[in-house]
Amino acid sequence: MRTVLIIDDHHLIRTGIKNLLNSFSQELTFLEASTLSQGMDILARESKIDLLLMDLMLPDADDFEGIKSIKKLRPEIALAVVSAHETRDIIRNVIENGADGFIPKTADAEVFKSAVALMLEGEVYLPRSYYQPSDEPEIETASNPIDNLTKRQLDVFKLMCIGYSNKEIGQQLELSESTIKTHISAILRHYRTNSRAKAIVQFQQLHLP
Amino acid sequence: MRTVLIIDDHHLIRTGIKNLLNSFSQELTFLEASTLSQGMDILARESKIDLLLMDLMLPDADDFEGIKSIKKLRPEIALAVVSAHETRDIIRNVIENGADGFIPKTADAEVFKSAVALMLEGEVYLPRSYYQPSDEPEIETASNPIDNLTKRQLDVFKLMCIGYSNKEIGQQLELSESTIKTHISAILRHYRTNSRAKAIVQFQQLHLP
DNA sequence: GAAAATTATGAGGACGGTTTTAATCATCGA
DNA sequence: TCGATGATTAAAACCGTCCTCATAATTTTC
Repeated sequence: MRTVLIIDDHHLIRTGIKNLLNSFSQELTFLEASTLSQGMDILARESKIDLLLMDLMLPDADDFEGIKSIKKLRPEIALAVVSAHETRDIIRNVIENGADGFIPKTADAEVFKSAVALMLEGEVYLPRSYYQPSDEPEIETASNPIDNLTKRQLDVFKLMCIGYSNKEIGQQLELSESTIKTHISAILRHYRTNSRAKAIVQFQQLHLP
Repeated sequence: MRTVLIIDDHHLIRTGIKNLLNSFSQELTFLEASTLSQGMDILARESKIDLLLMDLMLPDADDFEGIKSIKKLRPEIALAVVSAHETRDIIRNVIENGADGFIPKTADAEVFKSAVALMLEGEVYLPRSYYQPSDEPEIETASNPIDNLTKRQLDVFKLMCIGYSNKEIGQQLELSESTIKTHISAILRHYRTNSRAKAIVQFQQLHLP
């Protein structure tokens, strides 16, 4: 008997996953949480958990930080993110933060079952779209999301991405507006754009840590 | 025997809904579509459909326009939107565009079942949150999302929200940059802010039509 | 110790946002 | 049908913010 913990704030998703997996194996029991903190409580309390399926964008979570803190608490549990957002950057971040798999919510039943079966065996599952980038074969190599940004640039970037002006960012970080401009220029150059609006839109769905 | 058509691009949601409703009544059969156009095909073909449950933000749909066109084709079918976004403004828009109900994806099983039962009887269901605005009793009245924007303002707003500059919006819509500025000013005034970055961030998660 | 990161400034141009004014068009109620 | 009302388009003037670039001092990191 294996135990699966599902962390998702949507009741429908939780029951959807349960029913789907029940139809594939009677050997599963389920625990459910609708927030990260509920999930952490369960993880601290329940010793026997074999697989954790979690959403990104939980109401109380810092997404990638959530993955990190779970893996810190219980590194032995296989952790898969089940998410509606399946860009390569998000998937890469999910994995780099310690997850063992990524299942798109759009995955059909058979794929979903196989992926879960794999992960229960300690394997890793990533969707085809991660290995086969849609159109061009790797033009990027530099225009990545969070990585390659320095610590300070990330600080600035996060505040920019929640709509702060340069002045506001400067006040928040106790730096001069000039310094913020320097950082913003570096960030935009890094992402190969020259408008903060485009940068925000490009990376807003990542819900940065 | 009643027939329910489910339009949602997430397999998990579709099976979640089916299993949930099956546990409440054996008298239901289901049809499924993952896009609006698939759904429209089924609606044109199948005469006996009693209830339609649809997501907002379908890959090929203009959200509220989708509701309208369905109701135009088959006004007699009860239509409920099942969505993760449950602000009062969205719910109001859903209803004003012809839907008969709105079920939050976060609704728990009992609520979901009762809501569907109600709607199968020709009634209307709206979540409590629509009647009981969370905190303050109507401070707003003006800072709404999509509504109250004129058609043209919406055109401009959408392009702004995907990162376009004023110049680019003007080229896209074949209008002068001056005109775009006029519209942008009106939009920002409407949302009580004075920076496009803040407007983008505030409303990016709505996935506008 | 060299290389990279962080902080900062100033100049200059591009862009964004407000306000005012105004012409045209559609719609709706009286 | 007329007149009011609001939507749409546009321009100009004005100022603030954004963004780049060059430069440079200081600190961190390896």
